[in-house]
Amino acid sequence: MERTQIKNISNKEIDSSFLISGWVEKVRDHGGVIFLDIRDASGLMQVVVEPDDKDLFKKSESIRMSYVLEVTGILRKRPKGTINESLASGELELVSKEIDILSKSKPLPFQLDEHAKVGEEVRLKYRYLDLRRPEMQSNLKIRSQVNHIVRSHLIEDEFIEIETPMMARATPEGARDFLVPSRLYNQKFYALTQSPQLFKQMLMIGGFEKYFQIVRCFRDEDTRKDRQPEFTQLDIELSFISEEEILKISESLIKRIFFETLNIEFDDFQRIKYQEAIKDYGSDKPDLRNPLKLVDVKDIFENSSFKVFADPAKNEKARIVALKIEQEISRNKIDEYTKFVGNFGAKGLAYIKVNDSTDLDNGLQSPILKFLSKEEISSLVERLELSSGDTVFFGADHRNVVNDSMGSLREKLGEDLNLIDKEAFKFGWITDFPLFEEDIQGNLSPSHHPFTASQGGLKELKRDPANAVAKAYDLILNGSEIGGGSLRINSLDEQLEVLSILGIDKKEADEKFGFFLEALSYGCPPHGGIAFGLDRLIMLLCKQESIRDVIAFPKTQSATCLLSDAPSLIDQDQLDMLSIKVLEEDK
RNA sequence: GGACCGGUAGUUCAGUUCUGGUUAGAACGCCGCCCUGUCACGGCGGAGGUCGCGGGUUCGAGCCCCGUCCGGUCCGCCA
Repeated sequence: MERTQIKNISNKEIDSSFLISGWVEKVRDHGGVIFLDIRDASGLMQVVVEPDDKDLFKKSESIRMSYVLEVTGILRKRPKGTINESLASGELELVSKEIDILSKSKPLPFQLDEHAKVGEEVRLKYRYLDLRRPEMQSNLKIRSQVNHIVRSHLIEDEFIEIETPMMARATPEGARDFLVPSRLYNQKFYALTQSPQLFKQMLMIGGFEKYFQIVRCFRDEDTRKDRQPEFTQLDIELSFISEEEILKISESLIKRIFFETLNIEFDDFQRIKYQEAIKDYGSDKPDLRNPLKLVDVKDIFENSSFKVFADPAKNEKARIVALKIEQEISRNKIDEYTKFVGNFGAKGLAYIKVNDSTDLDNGLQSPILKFLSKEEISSLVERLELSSGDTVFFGADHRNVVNDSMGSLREKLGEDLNLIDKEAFKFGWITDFPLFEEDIQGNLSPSHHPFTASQGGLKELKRDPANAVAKAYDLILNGSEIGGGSLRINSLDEQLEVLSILGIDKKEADEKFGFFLEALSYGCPPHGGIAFGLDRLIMLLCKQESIRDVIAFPKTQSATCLLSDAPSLIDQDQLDMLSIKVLEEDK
């Protein structure tokens, strides 16, 4: 008899015979009758073992959880009063006639049922067991569905899926590379690609006008809950295209993914210029579900006698913001938040509690009140529209410190005070990024990557690189950056100029990516694209806290695989073949 | 590179500080017996612990101190 998947057993076929196979999820042995819950990839079915067949019954008494069985039996309706409403097959059961034990199982190291909490360490060590849990099955099914939607959507739109090398040459800039030693050329190494950036640009030069790829990327940087050393991008690039068109194409793809997986429809995504995002949220990837906004108050303190505010008020690279909470915050909590902003370089966290907004002389409470003038206080009350019960936090420092610390505090308060609708998906496009980022020392580095075109072109780039605006954009969702892209430089002169601003002269540029610079000089179409972090997107889609829950075999925070114990030591023979000598220990 | 939280039975945890003290507990799981309609079945009984590891303090350490490893969250980093 052929196997039938559990989901395909329907009411219509009562009294006929079926063969099902799967894992024993639960055994309920009542002495005189035994129930076995059998699960396959498609569903769950209750198998009944009745006592009339003595041999079968005896055999069944030895069956334990997680045994793999093949059961032949007659399908019947469950007796009245024994129907399980919470089960798809809850009105049915299979009365066993024959049971084959295909594989026994030791007791599992942890319970798979939804009621048992299990630590991630054990789950990762026995990932193959963890993957049997319905939640993991569902996450990876959705992931497969998303891949499928991406491919159909883009191929219907005449995109071409092209694979690019994973073993490439190391390039300067960007993240640390994972290196692959070359056996044939000792002393030489490949680098695993951090992204197919240059290859996809050369595909445009190669005449493919619409490219995409679902591609693994590698970056040797420390992990986070939404970052691990190998991750998957949906990479897209088009020629003869405008920023507007790329945003439209991306948006329709993302909307289709959410519609076909979760049946949710969205209005057009909100667009926010980078400078606006920083001004309102202190972040270029704000969680738009969070209603809190930063308010600039620098001008109020220009002539202040309070040094902590007065100094930044006079410094053009500094920023002073207020963050108003319409709630009272306890001293304990304020201390916690003070420590929290300290992580981002803030030297303290000034606050004012508004006990009675009608009495500015006695109704406010704060250690900084004695330093503030009446005019300053009433300006604050007016600008922040303070009312009784409010708490206001202040950040005053170099603008980077203020943006990082107060932006993060905004997110944390949103979480702590339950201001965020966990069910909602809030997308946004962040546009008009600066071409370069300036650190506190004033050094420039690419804010996207060094192949990004600027809005002002070569002239403006030469005149004022620090303020050049890029043709670059990010897609954000619920506080995560889930995609980012740009229009690319398609002229050799502009490309060389950007590299030189970054401190890479012509000689080094030729040495490190001369191949690409040469490609630019043989008729390069205007082009641009975007890359989405698929792991992150799917994590959010599946309402998971970590990308590890949407990756079948993820790495830990310290970049190891607990299942296979990678990375591992290598035999001397293998090292010799690669002409590699391993130093005894870290210096 | 740094900060913080955690590591006690197969699993999830309590016990750990203020206050070190005879035999380290619970629940689930596991094993045995009983049970003919359960579905997180039920009842009775039982087994199960290098308290992450190493060192120190002490008459005595799961508990205090130092170091270290592992897991997690974050800062730096991630063009």
